[in-house]
Amino acid sequence: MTPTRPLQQHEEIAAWLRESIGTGTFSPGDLLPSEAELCRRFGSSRGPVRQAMATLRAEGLISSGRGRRSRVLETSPTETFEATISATAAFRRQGAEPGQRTQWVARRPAPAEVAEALALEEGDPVVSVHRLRLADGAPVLVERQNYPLEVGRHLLDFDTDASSVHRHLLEQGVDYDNLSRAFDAVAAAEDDARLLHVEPGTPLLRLTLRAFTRAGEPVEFSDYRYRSDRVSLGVNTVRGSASPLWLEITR
Amino acid sequence: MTPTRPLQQHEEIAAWLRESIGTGTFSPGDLLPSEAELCRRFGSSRGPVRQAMATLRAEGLISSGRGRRSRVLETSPTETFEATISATAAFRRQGAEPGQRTQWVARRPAPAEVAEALALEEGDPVVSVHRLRLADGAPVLVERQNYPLEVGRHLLDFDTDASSVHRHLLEQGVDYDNLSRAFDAVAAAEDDARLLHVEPGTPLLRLTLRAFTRAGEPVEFSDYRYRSDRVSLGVNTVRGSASPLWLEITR
DNA sequence: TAGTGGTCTAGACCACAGG
DNA sequence: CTGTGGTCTAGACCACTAC
Repeated sequence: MTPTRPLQQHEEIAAWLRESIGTGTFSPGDLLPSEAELCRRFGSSRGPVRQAMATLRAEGLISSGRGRRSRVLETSPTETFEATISATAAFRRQGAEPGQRTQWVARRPAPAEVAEALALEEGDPVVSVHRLRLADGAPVLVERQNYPLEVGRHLLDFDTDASSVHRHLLEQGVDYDNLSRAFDAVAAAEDDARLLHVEPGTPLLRLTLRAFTRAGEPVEFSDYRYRSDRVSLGVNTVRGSASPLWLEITR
Repeated sequence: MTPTRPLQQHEEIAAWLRESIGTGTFSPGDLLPSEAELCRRFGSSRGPVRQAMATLRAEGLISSGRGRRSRVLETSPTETFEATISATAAFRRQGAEPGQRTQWVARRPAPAEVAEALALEEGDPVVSVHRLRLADGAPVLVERQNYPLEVGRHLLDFDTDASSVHRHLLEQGVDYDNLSRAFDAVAAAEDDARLLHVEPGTPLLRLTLRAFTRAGEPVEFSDYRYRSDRVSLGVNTVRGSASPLWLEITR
């Protein structure tokens, strides 16, 4: 897999804290060691220690503040950047066996909505993947992913039933840099209902994903529909660390 | 209102950058000034400049990386911590006039689910608020908020039709420190449908909010149901900055 | 190769929480 | 009051990008 680069000091400290929280050395409600003590323990200056704490704060794992020790919060463990893109990775982290049944993979002319999201002309070629995703054999979500040809061509001779699409694309050097996700609710259509084993009309949680390169070029536009009785999706926010959440009124 | 404390240097830099991005001095796709130049411009060392950049990265506004200048992303503007709790504040930021029609405010014995979420015994007293929220006069969401008595008592003689509940609670010194939000989809029940002017059974986006103090005590457990044709909710994520997103498989 | 952001050090002062 | 985390300085070296 990816050749593991030696961890930076702040990453090492963050990993140690995460690990200690995960294994219960520090439980929700507990106070963490002071920064000074972490400095001693890792033989570092305050910089890396503070960077590690900032990371955990942004992940929603701890809360800090002037004059008080940092405290471990009671939260669902958050995902890495990679795992938030890849259902495969997220399922694995949850201890569930990911599965998939590809409905189709196609190179096709972009429908209007897809073209707009990918900054293409309507009818320009895109690669689309339509899959049912399972966790431990149970249907969880329906994926509809769309890629510009330049990106999606890596998928045309790829076995989408065998392995993670996102991992494959990352390995091919596709530059996933930033994502925007929008949530809404839709009624299950006939085909989704059949795949997910629910009644047509059942409310599904929909997540619309847009992914971009560092240069701002679109690399993916996808639609995920979850059975919300099978999976929970959420966000943690801690006062003082920036929130990536947005709300927009549709007019 | 809140007496405005003079901004810290890194806050001032962040504010300037946000402002410059907002007004189009730097547009999506543009490169920001280098850190060195920002240091000169603000007469500061790299610390505050880097902290400001980290903030904007966490908000999903910019993307940075070794060897390259930071670039402005094309994203929806994210909310402050306060605005993410308060629909009133979020609507105002969107330029919409917030409105509300209180259905009822009550001190009542906690139902089982509420008791569990607030770490109380079933039947312990809680204060509940049930409101329809409007943006520019149009129904957008139905709120069901529940507070432990110690917190909710501030609401019993408060006009929930006139002003923001969250602002009032913050002014009363309630310690909102960290939040966990979960998304799912539900069918509109009779009463919600009537309030929101939709057909019963229409899929609604539900957001379940849990808020805690610094000490980890629950201060709020609420249920928000959105007409997802009237409002979009979402999250931005940038590679390299920690993600507060989580996914959990329900067994 | 020059310029950039990522990492780290070793100090300092301050605001605040808690005894 | 002591100890804590928040802020800031003034350096340094490195990895990477773009040229």
